[in-house]
Amino acid sequence: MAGVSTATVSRVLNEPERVSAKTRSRVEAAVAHFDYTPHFGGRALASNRTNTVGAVIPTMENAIFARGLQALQEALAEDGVTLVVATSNYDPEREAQQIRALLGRGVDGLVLIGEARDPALYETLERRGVPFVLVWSWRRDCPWPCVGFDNRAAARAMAQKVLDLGHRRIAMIAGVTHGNDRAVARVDGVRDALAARGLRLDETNLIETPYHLDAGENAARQLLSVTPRPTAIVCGNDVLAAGALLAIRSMGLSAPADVSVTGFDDIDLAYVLDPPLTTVHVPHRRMGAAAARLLLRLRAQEDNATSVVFETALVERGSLAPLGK
Amino acid sequence: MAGVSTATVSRVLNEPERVSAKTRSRVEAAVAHFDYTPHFGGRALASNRTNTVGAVIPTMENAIFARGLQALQEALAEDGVTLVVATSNYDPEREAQQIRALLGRGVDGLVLIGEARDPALYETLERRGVPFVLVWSWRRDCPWPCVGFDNRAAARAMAQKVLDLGHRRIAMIAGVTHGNDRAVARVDGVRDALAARGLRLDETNLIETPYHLDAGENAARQLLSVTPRPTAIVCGNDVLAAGALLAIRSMGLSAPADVSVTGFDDIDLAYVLDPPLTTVHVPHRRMGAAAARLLLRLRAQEDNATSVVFETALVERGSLAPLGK
DNA sequence: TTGTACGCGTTATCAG
DNA sequence: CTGATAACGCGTACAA
Repeated sequence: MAGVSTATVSRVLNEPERVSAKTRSRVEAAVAHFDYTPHFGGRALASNRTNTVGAVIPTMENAIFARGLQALQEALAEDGVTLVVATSNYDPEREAQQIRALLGRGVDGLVLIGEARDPALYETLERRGVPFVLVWSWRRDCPWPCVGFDNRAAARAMAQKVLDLGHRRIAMIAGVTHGNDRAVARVDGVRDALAARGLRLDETNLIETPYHLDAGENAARQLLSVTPRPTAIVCGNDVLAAGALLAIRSMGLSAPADVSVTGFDDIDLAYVLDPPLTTVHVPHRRMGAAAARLLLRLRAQEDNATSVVFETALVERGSLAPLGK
Repeated sequence: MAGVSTATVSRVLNEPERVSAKTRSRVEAAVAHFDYTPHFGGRALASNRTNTVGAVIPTMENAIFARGLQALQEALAEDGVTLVVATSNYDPEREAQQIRALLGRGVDGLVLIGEARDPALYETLERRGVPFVLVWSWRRDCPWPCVGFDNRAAARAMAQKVLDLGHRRIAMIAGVTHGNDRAVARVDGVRDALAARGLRLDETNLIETPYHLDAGENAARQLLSVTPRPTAIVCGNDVLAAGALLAIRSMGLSAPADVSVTGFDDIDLAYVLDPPLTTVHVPHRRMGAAAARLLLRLRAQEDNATSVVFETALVERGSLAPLGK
């Protein structure tokens, strides 16, 4: 309708500077008039690129992933890349399925949470030449590009802080460790700190449970029902800690007077709780944005594409107090 | 490699029952061996379907959308449909862009939040024949298929409750109403209830602000700095209410003794606050699942595809108390 | 600067 | 039940 060939239309859409201003405006007018949108499938078929990257996260119901995704998506959008999100519900099997589904959709990049997964999956990714970035985890010598932080060190620092305040009967509510290297690292970090003082985390003072409010509440109730009860509960994330505070309140106890509580993540929730939560601040948004940049670099085969490690910070609020205060 | 034509491979993948067991297993073996995945673009081009539906939400950082999406995605996945999510950041202009982007990707269905948008957009959708469902809003006579609840009636009921408890100096912290029919309806509902008692919401006791914790905190501080100060603050959602509680605490006041606060949505946050939030319970997950079912029906051209309205419930907790208690 | 012509991987039609 | 073949809409050498 603009009196030009399809090739010219294609150029107007993809490399407008290579078309004369006159023809370009004619084409643009026609595009606007007919409300034309290029066909994604045709485009993908011809160019073998989709301008799409996929992300597989455990669940959107956890604020940390929601925030990270939001930042990831915003950063990708700046380069005209669309994000497709899938969820695994913390199930490694399901995660593998979702990764395959995204590959089938021709994503030209993947963002995955953590490092723990079947080696065969990594092989598939490399064989297909699909660039990917691991987020949320970081350790020295990780063989894949990752954007994260040292979960173990952060948890260790938190436990050390608790110990420094005089606590000795310390319990932990951890996330489910199966297939979740962050949850494992956080338990290990706490163990490190305790071991340095000759203490350990045994069956009675470590509970592993899904990252849900009521799960945290139940776990805390169980931990606090032994005698003598722990004086501090270290939690695998803020949601579990919020649950622990609920349990403490409902048992007629008080935090931090009777029991101190610590969290991990520093989501908004931590700040509005009463007492506000002492927790580990994690820069979720910045990680999401950094993951986007790294992935775009990998995709463009740039050689300055390298892993990024973020620092975490211990945020001291009211839920953790010296023993016997 | 299986010694068959591409047509047969296609059949094995899409209508396995139309292929003899023998050939089928040969093909399946080859598929497994080469870890073959059909090319999404080619498929979309040839079949003109993508088995993809798109959703445009304001932001993933609000737990209500995250929960709704999660449920939507799970329900769609049961029918082999993938969900692609885009965010508008509460900007109508950006929402329109995102909708066009999703149409360009050939989504064969759309889930949109609320009803307020440019009529031209609705025309585009109808012209293209892309089925869509509006979620989160519902009103009698809505011309489009929707899955939601009556925001206005729910807000009215909440305000009535506040009035019934003796409050007369009532303020409201609302979400930004521009392009957000839910925010508008909630303000209208509160106005309805006040008007029925001869009261009104004027400039000094209504603040419109983004749905963020600190925005709610600032708004509450402002509302509470007039004399005489309001005895109750009705909030447009739970996040704003949490912010209001922070302000109250930081001003040396106490809720609900000095000021009552109410929320809207009933996210987990509402339950862990101290005092726990009196709020409007909204079945976000069920709405998401219902939206998925309705959209799948529309897509299949089933004629029993009709709007769904959900009931909300007033959840009484500690943040709202009788005046002068 | 613009047009021609081919091929991308799949599905659908038709014939065998 | 299976194979040959023609679209599907676009990007991109190459030619003009």
